Parts: sequence; C-alpha cells; structure tokens
Amino acid sequence: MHTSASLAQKQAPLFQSLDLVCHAPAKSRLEKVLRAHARNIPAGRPLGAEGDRSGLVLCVMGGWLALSKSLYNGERQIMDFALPGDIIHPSTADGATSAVTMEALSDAVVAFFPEAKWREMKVEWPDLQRLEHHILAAERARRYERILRLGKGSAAMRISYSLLEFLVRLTAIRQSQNGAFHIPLRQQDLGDFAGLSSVHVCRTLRSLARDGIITVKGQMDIRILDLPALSRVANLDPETLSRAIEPK
Amino acid sequence: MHTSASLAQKQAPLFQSLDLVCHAPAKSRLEKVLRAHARNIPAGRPLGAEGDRSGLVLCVMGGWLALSKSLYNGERQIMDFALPGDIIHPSTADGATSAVTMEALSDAVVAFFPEAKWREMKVEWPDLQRLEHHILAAERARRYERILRLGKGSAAMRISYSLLEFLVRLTAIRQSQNGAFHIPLRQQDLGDFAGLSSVHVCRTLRSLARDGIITVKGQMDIRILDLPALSRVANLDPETLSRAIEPK
DNA sequence: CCCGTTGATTGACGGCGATCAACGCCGCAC
DNA sequence: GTGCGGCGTTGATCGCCGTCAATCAACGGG
Repeated sequence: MHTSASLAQKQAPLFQSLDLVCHAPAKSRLEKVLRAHARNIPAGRPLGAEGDRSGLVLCVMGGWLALSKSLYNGERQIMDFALPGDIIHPSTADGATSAVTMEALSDAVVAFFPEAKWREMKVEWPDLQRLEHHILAAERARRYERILRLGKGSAAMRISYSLLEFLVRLTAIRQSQNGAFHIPLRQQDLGDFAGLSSVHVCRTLRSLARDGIITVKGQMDIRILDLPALSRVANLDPETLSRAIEPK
Repeated sequence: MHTSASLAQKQAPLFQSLDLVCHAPAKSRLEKVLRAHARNIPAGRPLGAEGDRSGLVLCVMGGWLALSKSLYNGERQIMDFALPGDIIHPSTADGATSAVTMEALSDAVVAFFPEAKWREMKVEWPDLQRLEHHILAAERARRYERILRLGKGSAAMRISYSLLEFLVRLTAIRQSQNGAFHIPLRQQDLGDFAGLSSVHVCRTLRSLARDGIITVKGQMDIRILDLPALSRVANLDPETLSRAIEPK
C-alpha cells in the first residue's frame, strides 16, 4: 500500500525542515524529543472531536490527517489536510477546547505535546519558533486560497485548485515526481474538502480527464498531464502558490 | 458618523486586552510603542494588495479593515474583517509577500511594525507573545467556522453566521449593546464575505427581517431581535462561539 | 464460488442562488 | 432646482450543482 507507515516515516519531513533553521547539535536534540513523543496512528483512527478538551500541539511526521468540522445535520467540511512536517494547533482562543475534529486518513506518525511543554520547547530552541512561524504562515496562505475558491469559484476551479495544492505540498516533501502523486482520499473526502458532493467530484474529475488535463487511477493516483491548463482552470499561478505555501 | 476615528480610537481595545496579560509598568511602555507607530487611515484607503512586498505586522487600534483576495476576473472574496484589537500577519510563508489585499472600511487607526521589530517586541514583552497567541487562535477558530459554512451552508446560514460573528466580536469590544450594532459594510461587502451576490444578500436579510429575527436600518445598523432563532439558522451556539473566538 | 460491502460512475430531475433588468431612493455637485 | 451616480429592492430567468437512484467494479469473508 502507498499509505503504509513505513513510507510515510521514511521521509520524516519535519526533520528535513529543521535542517533549514537549526544548527546540527540543536537539531539532534530536538529530533530526539520529537521522536520520543511520536506515536503510530492507524488509518481511520479519530484523534479527537471538535469541542473536546485538548490543549495539545501536534507535529505530523508521517501520513495524512484531516481536520474537519460538522454541521448539526452531520455534513462534514474538511478545513485542511495535515501532511508530514505540519504543526497543528487545534485549540480555540480559550486554549483548552479543540476547534476541529482530527482523523488519520492514512497510517500516520504524530508527536503530541501539551501546549505548556510546546512553549518551553520554543524557548529552548528559538529555531523551532521560527520554523513554526513559517509553517503557520503557509497554512494561513493556503487557507486564504481555499476560502477564495469556496466563496467565488466553480466546481472545476475548486477541484483544480485542490489538485494543485496537493502537487505543491507533496512535491515539497518528495512524495510527487513528474506531476504524479497519490492521495489517500475517497471522492467523498475530496468533496468535503472542496465543498462539493461526491457525485459532482466524480463528474468534475471525469471532465478534467476527458480534456486531457489529468488522469485518475484507483483510489487515488493522480497524474497531472497539462499543468498550464490546470492552472488556468484553478485561476492560479503554481509558482506563486509554491512561494506562498512553502515554509522554506 | 458611527465610523469616525474618534469613536474607534476611544476604545483602543488592544490596550484593553493588554490589561489581561500585562503588569502595569510593562503595559505602559508597550502602549507607548503602539501609539508611536499608530497612523490614522481614512475610510476607503487601500493598505496594500495581495502580492505586494510587505513583511509587516499590523495592530488594529480602531476601525474596520477588510482582508480580501480576488480572482483574475476581479471577483473579490473577503477573508476576514480586522477589528480593533486584532493583529494581522499579511505575509505568506516566504515572509515578504502579502497574501491579501487590505483596505480600510471605516476611518481606522493602525500600528505598523516590520516583522523583525515585532519579533523583538515579543521577546521584550513575553505577555505580548501570549496575547498574540490568543488572538491568532481566535482568528483561526472563526475562520474554521466560516469555511464550514462556505462549503456546506445555505445563504441564510452564511448571513446568520456572519451576523453572529459580528455580534460576538463587537460585544467583546463594547461596540454592541442589547444585540444592536453598526457594521460599515454595503450589501456587496457582506456578500463578498459570505460568498453571495449582493442581490441575494438583500433577499436573505429581508427574509430574516420578515421573520422577525433581525431589523436592518440604513447602511448598516443591525438589531438582533430573536437570538435563539438566528442561532438555529446559523447552526451555532453563540455561547460556544463566544468562548472559541474571544481572546480572553 | 457467492455474497455483502464500499465506492465510482452515469442519468434524470429539481432547487438554490447568480444574473439581468427595471425602478426607487438618497446624497451630492453644480 | 436638475442631473447623476451609488446603492437597495424586487421580479424574471437560467444554469450549476445537489439529490435520488440504478448499475458496475473491486475486494474480502464465509
């Protein structure tokens, strides 16, 4: 399986990112702390629901998590996918309640820290503070892009944008080559992300494939055949996106 | 005018918030720095467009700002409104480019800091760091609520939610009493925020008014007559929202 | 081997909200 | 005063996308 923990763990992109900001000795100690707090999470496991008491900070070291919220009628909207290297702050402004439901979409490796501990770590390793700043800025930037398309974009634009976001993020952590990548999602999940029904996700993907812009195989191997066309549909320059959401 | 700078400045809610985290001497020095960097911004003045080089941090001390992004065809989506007491990080992950267009919707008072200077300030005043953490958590929480409704909500739900968000935020800074408040927005702006056309904003507001849930006068004085009904339409418990987005 | 389950696919249909258009109101310049 | 531009309001029409339903493919368990 593409989604096995072994593949996900092999990358450990949070450590890659550390290279950019840390001197070797600090990095080594920080790595040790991260590893010590890491746990393996099997695909499908829920990691806490919105409204739960939490007060935790999560570092994703392998696999995909979905952060979502639901309406009273059960309809789910995925806020964001957390990929290897991401830092998640689930807490609301009260500092204790989780704003989102978290769930592992593939086998994942996640480090958990109480917020107080996390603050201490940032004091001890100022580079971690800087890294977090970049990661959160990236998160904000891509959330802005998504809000723009949720509010004003067509179905084709939302799906195309989602694919471009996956491309950029996965390329950065070396999980995409030549415009091809795997996403551990059903069409239902993609719809909950893009604000569409699963039926319409299917139609939209088919339509993009018919136009020779992408291919989709299985569940779900994407290949982008015509990046300029996809970018046109998504109303986005992929270079700009890359600069905006890469915490380099 | 409700939107005059004098009213906005009178509150200085960033200073109110400081009370919660600062001892008196630190607060007084920090206030001085904030005041020294404050500038008056007339309504309608743009403060930089998405893609601009920026590298700034903004503290809103009075008035309303809109943070927006646009598609190539010019359609605008408002990401968030920045109200007194808010801290804005416009930069993308590259640290230099602005992810959003900023514009003053009413006469406003804003303090500008280069990011480096802002980092120094957080080191000098750890309380500022803590305050910022709360403010950003609040921003994240309300953005999640909005994404949920942009993706899955009806027009009525989006408008109702927007009104509830205004109610909670304005109450916190004492700019709302008894469920009544002023918002310096045209229906067009509200539509750009909620992901609706101005025509449909009009219909939806009329419909809420016909049902006796709100009244709307002029441009734009809102009064919420039936908070439980509005909350039902918005699919939201206002108590929960208040806890989630109040950086107390 | 036969089902039961899960998810993708496609067609038919209907509704919500965008769009276009007309009109009224108001403030403002002159 | 008159003209004008911006905004809100309302009606008519249209199209995108949600919903319902049927079918199919893949997979796993007995």
